Amino acid sequence: MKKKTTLADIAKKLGVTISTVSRALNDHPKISTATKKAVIDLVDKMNYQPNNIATALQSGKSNIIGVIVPTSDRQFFASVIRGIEEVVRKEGYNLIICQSDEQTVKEQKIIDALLQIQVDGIIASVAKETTCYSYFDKIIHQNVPLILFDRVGQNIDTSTVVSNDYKGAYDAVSHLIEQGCQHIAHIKGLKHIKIYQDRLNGYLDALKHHQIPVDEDLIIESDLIDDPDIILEAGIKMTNHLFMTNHQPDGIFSSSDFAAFGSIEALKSKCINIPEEVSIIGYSNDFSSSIIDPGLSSVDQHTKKMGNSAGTLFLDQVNSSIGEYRYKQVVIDPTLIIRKSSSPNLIENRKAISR
Amino acid sequence: MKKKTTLADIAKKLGVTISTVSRALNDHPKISTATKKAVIDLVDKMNYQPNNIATALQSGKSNIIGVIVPTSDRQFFASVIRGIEEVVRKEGYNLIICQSDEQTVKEQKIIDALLQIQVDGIIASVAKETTCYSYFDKIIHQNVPLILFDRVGQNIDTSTVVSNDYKGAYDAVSHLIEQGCQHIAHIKGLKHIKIYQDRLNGYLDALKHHQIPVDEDLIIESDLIDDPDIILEAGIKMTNHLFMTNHQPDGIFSSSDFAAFGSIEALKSKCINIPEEVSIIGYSNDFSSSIIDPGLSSVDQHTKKMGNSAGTLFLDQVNSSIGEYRYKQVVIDPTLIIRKSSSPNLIENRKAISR
DNA sequence: TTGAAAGCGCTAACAG
DNA sequence: CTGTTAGCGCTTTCAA
Repeated sequence: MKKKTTLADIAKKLGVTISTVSRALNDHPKISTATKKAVIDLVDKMNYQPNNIATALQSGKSNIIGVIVPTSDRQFFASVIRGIEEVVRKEGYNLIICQSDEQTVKEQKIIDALLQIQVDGIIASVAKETTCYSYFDKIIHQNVPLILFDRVGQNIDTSTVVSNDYKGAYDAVSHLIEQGCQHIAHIKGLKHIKIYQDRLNGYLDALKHHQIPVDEDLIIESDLIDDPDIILEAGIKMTNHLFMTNHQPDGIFSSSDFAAFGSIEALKSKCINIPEEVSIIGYSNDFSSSIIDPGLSSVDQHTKKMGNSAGTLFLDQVNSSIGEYRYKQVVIDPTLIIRKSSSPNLIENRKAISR
Repeated sequence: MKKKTTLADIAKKLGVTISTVSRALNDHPKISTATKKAVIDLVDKMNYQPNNIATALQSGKSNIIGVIVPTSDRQFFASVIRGIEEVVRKEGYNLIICQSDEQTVKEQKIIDALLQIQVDGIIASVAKETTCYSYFDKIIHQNVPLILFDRVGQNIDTSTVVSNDYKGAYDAVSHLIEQGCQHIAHIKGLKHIKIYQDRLNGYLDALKHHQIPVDEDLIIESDLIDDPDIILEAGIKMTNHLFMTNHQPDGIFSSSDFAAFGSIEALKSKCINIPEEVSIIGYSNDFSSSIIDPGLSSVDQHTKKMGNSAGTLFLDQVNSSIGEYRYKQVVIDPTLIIRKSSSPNLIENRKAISR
């Protein structure tokens, strides 16, 4: 059980003061190369590890960024996190990953905890439950940089990274129309969440611009935020429901890949051909989209790039002199990945996926 | 730009000393309820946030656990991480997630960084490149609890959580044999990694116990640690290769779900029926296993439970008085999830999956 | 080129 | 019940 060596230990052994050792290690110009060398040698020998906590206390910087996600085990968030890490680690930051489980209460607890830890910044995607953002304002008021991504709050004044959900939906639906679909259903998410609202608008506008009337019966709302298995089940149910009426759709644009998987399963068991009779497009380009048969067309959101941007925004903000910084809004254009589920003539080509 | 309020600020305002305030906040028994109340009130009013770093420096505890994974955006690791978090957050610990990208050099840098941050413990799964574990010994020597999971080192004396890979493989192959397979191929991983070695042994023993001769030509090694897309491609190639020889298998046991997806794709394009002509079983029970057609039988490793165990082991160790603690080895039995790819008579039942 | 000393924000032993 | 004091490990003026 050996205690950790501190600057004091090695100072004593060397017969100099702590400050000298500290300076030697920080490569201070006015320290003789002789003592520098002596210090470095001893540091190795005694297996000295600088105590970051002491430095953090002293400098007020922890070099830690808090990341809050609804859940870390979804491909989407996992990939964004990876993107953040890629850019911030280079500047010496570490990430603390926290999960809100979509609950406002947990989210608030996490924020308090992170502020207490003295994180240098917070990058977050808000929980589906959350409708009031005063807790996020709290972060800003404490002068801690806050970057929001994907699910951003309505009226928070801070930097954000979002995907262009309107465009993603618009492109997807336009593609369906070009394939000849005239009755396109839409599985939409909770309306108070902006990304789902944007996708709905993209859907509506695409119809409008192609002079296709909107049929309210073809728009179904669902809580798309849940375990993949559960959303898939819901997708099956909704699809069955759609095909029980007499306005049967010939295309489905789903705001969730998992719901779309359910649609495919439901149609297959009804022996309805995809895409000949019904075309389907999902959202997020989950790995399974390329696995399922037929391959599911989907909107790729470039998640890692979102993470990169969020990280970069954070670095911009901390590295800019105070008062100088202006919040930035980054919008990333998604890409429609076309697979068999929406394109009868496509020779299935897995290499089309760039992930 | 308001500075953070400290104990000193609120002490001054109240005309008492810092210690009084500190004690009031920690609910010290010998502080008058009057002053306690006064303190609490002011704390709210001044928006005081205790500075954990100062406490950490003072107590020597950071309440941070470092987690090292090869990559955080794989379902397997994401799920383990979630499992760890579930148990440790209750005791006030935060996780710092770091990715080695399978590289020994990065792994070592991360370890140094974590030790410097003064983490209270490290939970890790080692990079595929790593063959020498002296860096992990370094952690132990610094008296920092180290828990290894899944990919554990060969000769490190510490607590570990692993899946019973031998049993997983044995059960899978036995199942194939029971289904009538006589020529079972195996796609195995890098041999220096224990989990793959164990799965190979399980495969071999299952054959032996059923008096089936081993055919070396049916065993193919592949680097199963890579991007899912790449492994899938490799799976296609290996399968095509297998079916070019004159010992064609009637069953495939793959150490990776992704390679198995490739096998399915390859066989489908050859119009070979699964499972009638060839049965297939994968490993890890990835979400896509239930999506692909036919559903892929796979070995579920109970990843979240692995994370729970790792977290619990850590807590056990830090909470036990020093010198008292004995390392523990936890082995989690995996479960074979049977789907259509190995079972002609199965009515596909997605609800069989427990995840 | 180095030393002495103050202080980052907090806790805790000791004293009243 | 509350104040005084020392100290966690390090950085950084100010002196020498």
